[in-house]
Amino acid sequence: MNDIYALLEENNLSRTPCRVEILKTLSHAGVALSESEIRDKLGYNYDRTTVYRTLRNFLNQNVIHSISLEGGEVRYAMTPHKDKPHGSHHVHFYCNQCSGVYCISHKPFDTPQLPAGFSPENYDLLVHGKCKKCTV
Amino acid sequence: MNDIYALLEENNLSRTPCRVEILKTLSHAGVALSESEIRDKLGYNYDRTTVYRTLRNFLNQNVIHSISLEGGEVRYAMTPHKDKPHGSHHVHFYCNQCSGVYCISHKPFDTPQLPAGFSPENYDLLVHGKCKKCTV
DNA sequence: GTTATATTTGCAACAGCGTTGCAAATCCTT
DNA sequence: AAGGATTTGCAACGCTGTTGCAAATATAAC
Repeated sequence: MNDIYALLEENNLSRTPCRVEILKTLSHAGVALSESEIRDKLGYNYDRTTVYRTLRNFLNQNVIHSISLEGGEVRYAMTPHKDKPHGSHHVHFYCNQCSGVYCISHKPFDTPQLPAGFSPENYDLLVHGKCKKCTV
Repeated sequence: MNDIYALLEENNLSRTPCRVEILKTLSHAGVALSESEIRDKLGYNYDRTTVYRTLRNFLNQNVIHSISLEGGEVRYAMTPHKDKPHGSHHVHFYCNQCSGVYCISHKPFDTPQLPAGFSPENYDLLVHGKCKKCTV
């Protein structure tokens, strides 16, 4: 709870109920959530616009990050502390069965060689498969 | 031209102008295209619905594949021949400057270890950076 | 604690992507 | 050239995300 207040202060964001609740929801979720899932968990007490604006603020400050899935679906999750925005390596896992999205790692991994002329800046790896819970 | 006809036949798709033109456009593009870019290149001679349905057919037959970008944007590109749908490794490159998307490779690459319980099926790597043309 | 200013919220409206239902047009077979 | 099956266009819709503006709330100053 205090860490959420701290997070808001560090990023110069005022402590409003909506912001606090969204951060609480995302940190307890375990998986990445879509905007509608977030709003659902908050009991539809906040307007769609407000949630989107709040998420956008958090994204700008790198408090959260977004994961884009096939078909254009977007999920949001807490950013593991102090991610450097450039030169970053992200691994996410999408479960084909429960469609849950997990943040696996934000640490460097081996990357394939690119053709001459392409200068990489960051890497996003999305792994599809069966997650922990769905593997019986 | 004949290879496009062959591609349609192999996949049991009738040879309609719309299908032929979309495949021609995608094979000559060099980069992945969005639905609106495709329709633009076809001079808005086809309905949005028709283009979407055509793309969906091509996706189902694995004639083309889609790449999902940050913010939910989707681009479409030809599938390099005979991609096996499972156990596949895809590398795509997004240029931060010209926002072009390139298919780099569909061949296996080193992948990071996943936590216990996660069974990977396929890997999609999206690299952000500066592309060939934009590197002066 | 009260006032004033800046920020945040809700509402209404809008834009874009992708889908469905249905009727008209086109394709493939014979 | 005629038949039925497939494809296309149109209208309408749903969902995600955005903007403008007025009301509500937070922050700072007194």
